[in-house]
Amino acid sequence: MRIVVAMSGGVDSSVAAALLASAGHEVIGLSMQLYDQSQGEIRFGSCCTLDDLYDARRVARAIGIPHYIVNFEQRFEEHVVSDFVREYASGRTPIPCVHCNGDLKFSSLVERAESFDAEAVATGHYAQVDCDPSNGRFRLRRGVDRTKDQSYFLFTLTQAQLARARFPVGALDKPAVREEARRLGLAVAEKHDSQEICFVAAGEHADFVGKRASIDGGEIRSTDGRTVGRHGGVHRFTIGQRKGLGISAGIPLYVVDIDAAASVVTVGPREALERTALTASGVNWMSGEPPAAPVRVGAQIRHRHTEAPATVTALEGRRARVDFDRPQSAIAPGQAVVFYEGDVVLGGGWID
RNA sequence: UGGGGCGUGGCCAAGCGGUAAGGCGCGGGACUUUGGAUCCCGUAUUCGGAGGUUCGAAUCCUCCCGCCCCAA
Repeated sequence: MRIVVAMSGGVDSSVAAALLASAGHEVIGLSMQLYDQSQGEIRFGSCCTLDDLYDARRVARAIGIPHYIVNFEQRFEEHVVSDFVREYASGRTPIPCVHCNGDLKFSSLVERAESFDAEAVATGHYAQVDCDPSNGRFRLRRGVDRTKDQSYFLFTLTQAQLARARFPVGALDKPAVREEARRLGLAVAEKHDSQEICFVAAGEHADFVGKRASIDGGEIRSTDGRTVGRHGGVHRFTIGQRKGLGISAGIPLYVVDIDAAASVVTVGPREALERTALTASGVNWMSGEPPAAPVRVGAQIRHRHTEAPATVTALEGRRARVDFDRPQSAIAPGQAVVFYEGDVVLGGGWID
């Protein structure tokens, strides 16, 4: 089978490519160039940098597969970066990785795969896909290594995309992946795991957004309505944030609410972050259609959040309501809520 | 030179005779393909200064220094 592998230059996608190649598949490595790096002054984070592209190329050569770099600068800007800025400017907390996966890797990259006559697209995600024998539909499942599981970031995938998706490292745990990389002598075997947002340097989100959108400062109020300080723009905050408030109140204060229209940030004690329900929009049901009745699920409201028991009800217009059994802390609009039944992803959406 | 209040770590600040809370900030760590996300640890041998009372004082007394407010 001819398979296109999205190679980021990291260990996971490198091993994914190697595994497929050694399994006898005809593998083609593709790396996405996401931003113009001709001006070295622009400091980006830890993913898809020029060095990463070189790493991907070296790995491809090492395992003997062709490697191409596709220019997705414009698509990246349109689908990922602009959304990131727009979300922060409207007081929400974006999660760019989901857009990068859904709108680039499994959309644009699939188009390229077709031009290569490839039947499948593989990535280095820790997730699994299989076919539900009861109805013939494809299922997305958590990766075997629960500590590295990335199924949360893939909730937007459609049946058509799942049908072509391959996650070679999803059945392995991280140590096994590194071991495989060492065994193959890949130069990226000991490379650090990527972290933080790839296109913004650590701790510079606010500046990044501030340069692309004019956002006014405003008042910081306590939950009882008192004005307790001022802030430099709603894009500097996220629900549940404790640091950076600069307010001393005797007890730790967290951002409880963000009103972008009024430019008001409300802070309160930790307990004020608790919520038992949420609604989500742009919901994608992996099976292709929403469940007819409320479903008992494990709902995950952020990466690194332990799924919590809840009941999901599909609503009109690709929306859904989630009622948790117990209150959850810091449910942030803009983040994704993903529904699990066991290790199977039933669907997910964007928190309102 | 009438009256009143206050001076606690870089900042906000509790304590009001029993041997320095807490928060902010900062430093470090854990976690990590979202979040200036969260979490954990550390951060004043000392309370404006000098005496005194006391077994024992940041806490009581005296004086000094420095702020602030009201009234002239």
